Amino acid sequence: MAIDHLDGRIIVLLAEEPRIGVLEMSRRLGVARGTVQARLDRLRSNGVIRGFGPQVDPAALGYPVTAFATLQIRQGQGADVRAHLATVPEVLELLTTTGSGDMLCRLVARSNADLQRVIDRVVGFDGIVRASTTIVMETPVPLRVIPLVEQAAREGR
Amino acid sequence: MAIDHLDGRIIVLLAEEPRIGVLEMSRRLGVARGTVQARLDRLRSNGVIRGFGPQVDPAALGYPVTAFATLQIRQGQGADVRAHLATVPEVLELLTTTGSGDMLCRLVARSNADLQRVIDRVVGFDGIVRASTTIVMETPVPLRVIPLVEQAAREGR
DNA sequence: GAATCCGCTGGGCAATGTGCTCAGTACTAC
DNA sequence: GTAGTACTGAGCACATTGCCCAGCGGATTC
Repeated sequence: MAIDHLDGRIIVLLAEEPRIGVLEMSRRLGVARGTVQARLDRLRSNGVIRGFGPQVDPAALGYPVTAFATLQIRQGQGADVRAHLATVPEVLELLTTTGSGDMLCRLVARSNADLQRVIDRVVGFDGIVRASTTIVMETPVPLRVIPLVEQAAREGR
Repeated sequence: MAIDHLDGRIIVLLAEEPRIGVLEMSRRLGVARGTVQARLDRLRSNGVIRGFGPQVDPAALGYPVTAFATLQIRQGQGADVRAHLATVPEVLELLTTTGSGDMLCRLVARSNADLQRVIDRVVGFDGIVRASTTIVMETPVPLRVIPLVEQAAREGR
């Protein structure tokens, strides 16, 4: 759970050149191949590295519109709402937040017009009392973890 | 930009077993190795697959608290605020949304108490007028794209 | 102080996958 | 009918992987 400096460099290197391979990493980092392998295994079993899945860009898939919907849930209907939203492909993420029965929901759509269809499908469910939506215009900082990893590595020295 | 059924299966397979390799994929999909390779190249150059970076879990890194901050920005200070927030490691994502000068900001922290420090650092900047924060409690649907890919593949047939 | 554990090194091995090339074969478009 | 495109199946040299081992230093324990 504590991150080493070497661990940090491994993660950063892996983020910059995902197809790099253990051998090449060991060369660049100046350590033995087995060391890198062992560190990687540890990071994976620790859960720090969850996986290496492909990062898919919804925009390139034809879903250029992103929005966030704040949902107000009727008491006791939480589980049903979750199950409902899990079946909607355009729901990319669902979070429950502080506040009485609130959820935050990340959506994508093919266009602003299409967003209406998606929202209708999302809120067309009994347990949802109210929904308010904000559309994302720009993404100045796309989802990232590298700076956080570097900080954790620095502190974990 | 249009996704094929085969493309979809490639992405799904890659998401389920990221370390799988082209040869094994071609065997499972029942197509030639060159085909898979060509499809992958196309998906990458199309931008559909952005990369294969490691998926790091902030919680396992020691940052188990996630929060969203809605920031109200003073007119014309947008660029400065972005630059400021980009320097904060705990800022995992920054989005500009509809509404006058609003930004949405995804944060992590070591604890609820630590969140206060992070927020202070985030809002301790001239261009930010107001900030309201909601803490994430649960994640019923973690960030996902597979259902979307499958839908796109179905429609793109 | 001695014994022990642990992580790192550096090496060696067989097996496998990769990048690349090529010729042949559908299928579509013009 | 001809060109262009996509897929197949095969071959090749090369690099990488997964796995093993012996040795070595540092920290911990008794």
